Amino acid sequence: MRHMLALKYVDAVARAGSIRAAAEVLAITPSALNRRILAIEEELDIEIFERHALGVRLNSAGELFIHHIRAQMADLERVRSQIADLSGVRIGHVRIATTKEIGGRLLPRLIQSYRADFPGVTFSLHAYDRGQVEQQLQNLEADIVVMFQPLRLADMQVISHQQQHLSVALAADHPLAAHAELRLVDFLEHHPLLPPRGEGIREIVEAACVKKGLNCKPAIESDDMALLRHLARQGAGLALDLPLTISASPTEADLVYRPFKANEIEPGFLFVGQLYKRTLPVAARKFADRLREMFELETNALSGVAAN
Amino acid sequence: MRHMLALKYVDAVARAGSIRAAAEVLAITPSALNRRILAIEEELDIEIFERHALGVRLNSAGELFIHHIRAQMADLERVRSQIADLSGVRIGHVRIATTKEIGGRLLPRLIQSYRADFPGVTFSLHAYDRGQVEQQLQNLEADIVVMFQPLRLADMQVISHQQQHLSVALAADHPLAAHAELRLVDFLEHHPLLPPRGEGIREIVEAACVKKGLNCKPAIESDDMALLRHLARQGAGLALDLPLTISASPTEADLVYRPFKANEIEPGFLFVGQLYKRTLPVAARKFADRLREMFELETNALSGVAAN
DNA sequence: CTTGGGTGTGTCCTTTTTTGCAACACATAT
DNA sequence: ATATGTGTTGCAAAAAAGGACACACCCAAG
Repeated sequence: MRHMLALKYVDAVARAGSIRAAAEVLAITPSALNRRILAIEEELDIEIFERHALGVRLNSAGELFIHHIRAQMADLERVRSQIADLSGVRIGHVRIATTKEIGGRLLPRLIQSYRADFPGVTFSLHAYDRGQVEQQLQNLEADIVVMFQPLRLADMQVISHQQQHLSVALAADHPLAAHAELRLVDFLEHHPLLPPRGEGIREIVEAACVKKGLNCKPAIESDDMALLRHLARQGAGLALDLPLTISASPTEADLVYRPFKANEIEPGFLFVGQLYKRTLPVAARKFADRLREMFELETNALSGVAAN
Repeated sequence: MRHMLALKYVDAVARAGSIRAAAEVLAITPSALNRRILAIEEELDIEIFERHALGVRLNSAGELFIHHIRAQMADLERVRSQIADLSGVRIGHVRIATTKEIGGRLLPRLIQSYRADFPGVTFSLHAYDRGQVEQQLQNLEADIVVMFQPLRLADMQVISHQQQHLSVALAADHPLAAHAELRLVDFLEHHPLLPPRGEGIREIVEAACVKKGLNCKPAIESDDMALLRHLARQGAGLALDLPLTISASPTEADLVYRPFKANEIEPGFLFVGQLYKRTLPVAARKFADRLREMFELETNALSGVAAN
């Protein structure tokens, strides 16, 4: 991409926060970079950066402009993938941002299945906290987000959504495993293993506790869901997770899932989305289609069970 | 715009149909232009043009790419206008494409009123035939279209639409002016003045004639609606036009409008639209808002009349 | 079939633009 | 005050783009 190289420079400076730092990243001298920034500003007759003693910060005009730049770059990728697709080969890169509850289980299988059909498509998969996930989408650094308990849904377009009732994950030989469903008080009194405040699962539990006047004090708190599940498997306590149908893994036969008693805890909201009005690259779009199909299938299966 | 100059070159070549012709337009030598085109193709690793003995034609990949380029350019204009708008001054350029029935009467007043509020906004206003209007929109060479009897509505997003019953325009002292409404046969037998086939008004009349088994032979045929109205004013025959409420002009007191008898002729479809999913520059968007408001006002007024 | 005018493209050389290096002016934090 | 960071600016070198011309090619008319 030799053209719109100027735009890349602006983007790099905006990210780095200073011209010198960006120059290092771009492997050119600060003076050259500075002159290009000045040239662009003069050319557009618009000031983009606020010069500060400790670097540069985007102007309000610059905010609009950088958004345009990133949209342009993402759109070029989309065009490239479309062109590749019309020659028969599906190629491209799908960037997925998720919250921590999602990552390890649902997506890998789906990605593997997709890559079996289209080996030319590569994936990047990153977990952030809820606010950052939405920001990734808006900065066009992610094509698709899969998140639990979205915060604002601003500028997001829903691909698929589903209510999710939290289940308790506990060791198969745990005394409480004998019960078909658990009460919230039992969960809280048997060493609850919870993610930190701010994460979707934790907030749902907190809300339920407030509603019932209970005190939520996790025995172990970690932002690593896999770690919490592992502890649960060892009998260290009770973890929480999205329902079995979504996140079951054959390697965890010693871990069982039990629902809460009805209405004791509010269901959560599992959300798959993209940026509003954005046209995704073909690979991302097709993958999003599969994701949606999978959720629809599961929803139908669940409603079928409910009907019985 | 020094950056994305390469893209402008590609666009110019695509328009001109040959590198040499485009080079002339761009005021550079063909060899230089050729090298840039080759460089871009190599850089993208995509062939964009089919080399032909009598010039170049866009590849199917090139079709996608040129679309991307034009979208980029239009989007940059949008960003510029947004930035100008946040500094308080509304500035920009609104490009309107219409069919010939529209041009001379409805829009000038609205544009004048808009420019009275925002003198920094300039307008360009061009009339095409129906197919070309839609193409102007798709090529991003027009921001807003106002057209009568749209053909395909492909990739178009409706801003406003309205049914329009055709009226006969005739001299105030014409014998038929005594009638409150006219019959189709009377119209056809008193020197009909019509636009050529392919235009919306003509096609409506033709359809009505086929339905009634009548023969439509215009006394005078012209693609200049103002000319036809002028002839009608002189008593040369009967012209057709959109209803009085839309196109009346105080300078034409000697021209009166009479509707057809009910159900003798199908109503037409007046359409105001933009490109699907496109975000317009602020000036264009605000003008489109006014256009829509004006139509809504008129629709309400008409329904009020009908209710009486 | 030949010819003429059109095309895209390669090569040499000139001109313009961009870059790297070093120095400067300035603001902030220690 | 000093030290360290910032953006910015000459000046010379390097790189890229442009112009002029020639070549090979194809198509249509003569």
